[in-house]
Amino acid sequence: MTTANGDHRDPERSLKLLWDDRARPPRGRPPALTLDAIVAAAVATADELAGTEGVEALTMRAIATRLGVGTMSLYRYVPGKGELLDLMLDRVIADYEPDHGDGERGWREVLAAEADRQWRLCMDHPWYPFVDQSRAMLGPNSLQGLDRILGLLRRLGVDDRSLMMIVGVQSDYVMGVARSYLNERRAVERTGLSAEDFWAAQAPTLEKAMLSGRFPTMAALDENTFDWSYEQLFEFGLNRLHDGFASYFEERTG
Amino acid sequence: MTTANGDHRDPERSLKLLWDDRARPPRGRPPALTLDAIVAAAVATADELAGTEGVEALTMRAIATRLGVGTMSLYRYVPGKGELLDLMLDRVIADYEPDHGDGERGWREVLAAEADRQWRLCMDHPWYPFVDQSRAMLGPNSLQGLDRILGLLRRLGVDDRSLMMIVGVQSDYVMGVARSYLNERRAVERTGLSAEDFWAAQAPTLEKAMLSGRFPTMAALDENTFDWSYEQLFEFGLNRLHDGFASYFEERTG
DNA sequence: CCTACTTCGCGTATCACATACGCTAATTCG
DNA sequence: CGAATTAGCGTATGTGATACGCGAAGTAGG
Repeated sequence: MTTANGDHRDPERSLKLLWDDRARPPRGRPPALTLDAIVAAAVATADELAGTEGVEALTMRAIATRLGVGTMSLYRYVPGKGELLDLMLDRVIADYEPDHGDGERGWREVLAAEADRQWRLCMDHPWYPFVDQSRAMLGPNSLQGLDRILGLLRRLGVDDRSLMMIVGVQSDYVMGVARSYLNERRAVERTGLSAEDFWAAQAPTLEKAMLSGRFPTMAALDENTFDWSYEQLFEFGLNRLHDGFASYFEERTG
Repeated sequence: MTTANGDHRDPERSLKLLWDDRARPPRGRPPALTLDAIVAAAVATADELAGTEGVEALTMRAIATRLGVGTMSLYRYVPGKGELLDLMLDRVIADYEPDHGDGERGWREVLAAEADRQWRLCMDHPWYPFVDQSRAMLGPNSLQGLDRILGLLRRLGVDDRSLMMIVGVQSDYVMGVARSYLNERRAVERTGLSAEDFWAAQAPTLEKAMLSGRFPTMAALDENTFDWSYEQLFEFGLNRLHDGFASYFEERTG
């Protein structure tokens, strides 16, 4: 059925691969690969390709080639590309345990560490925030991380539901900015034009637009209105968000 | 070169299509279609398919079929799928002018109206937040919206750069939550399992995990920890963010 | 009205992918 | 060693995007 880009993932099968300890049967030809090796190769391949081409550049063939095996051999270990993506998600999280220190830190540091962890994850694995995570968050590694953060935040005395929403909100924020950034970076690679070059190339079109009088505010903006990096944007927004959490906590705990 | 999923978009050509008023040459066979009709058909098709299948279900063939023409006819009007996606982005924005009222509203209402606009856009066009917008924000319609918001916020007396970052942060936040939500909705459609069904199906695996002692906090969470909808999450996070903006404005303007 | 010219519609071909099927190879057990 | 079992993977199928080029449908001029 072709199933395309890894959509149509079967949660059941993914789960089984994620949690089950697979023992190899005593009979028959021994496997030349392991699931872990395949996942590792997939991650490595995606890391290389996604920065320039996007996730859709990750093909089963590319993974197989990297491993020196035939494409179809992969299907002995993984039901399909979608499940492989699920495995990649959980795998990659394991490498980024946040530095929550000795447990003495305040909520702000805990959340900042978590945000930083996710941000670095996205930067190092530029395909990560583009993969559907809707039902992939159940691997042992992701559960571990969630468990830790909630444990640390719970001391605040705020209800669990609020805490969970806070973690969710922050996560979606981080991924949102990361995606914008990565899209931008990718566009630079692809077109060979830096952001500056790009705007310069648009200059004629934009000049005309500005002179048209249809965009009075845009035409009057400060010189430095666009002088920021995505890292700065990320930090800025994260601080605002945390300030907002602070107000919320104050209200709730006095 | 196959170029796949609409990546590799050529900014030059997209721009030209976005801004240029195309006049039809006096000679030769008259076109049976218009660019606008194609974009409209593409949007309609995507709207139908993306809720269930995702953006990648939008194929040139599907668009052509809807229009009753051959697939290759589309390429007389559009250089490629990528450029068509750019056109779709700008097109769809035009329908969602935010209700900024009479210009008497405060910044909070202005930003909330903008967030609401983006949110509805994503809900109505479930492919929207999944399309790379890195360099597509230059259509006349998007420029218009940005111009308006900045115009309204500018009265705060905060520097333009901060305003731009605030708009950017909020936008990435909205898109981040929208994506999570849409991924979740899609997973429900695809698997036929509601979120509840899904977790129920995981119950055995999760039980075991919880009993393992590796996830002490998760095991002790309140019953209602997950009792929220994405709409609620969206509002919640937006309010926190705005509270954070408020602190920032206070600091800056006294 | 006919002809040369221009632009359009789109069939056909090519190439990339995911993946089903089934054959052959490699091992272990008896 | 032969039967049983499992792995590796070539080949075929179906779907996408899109290059190429031909024949059709109009127009300007005579």
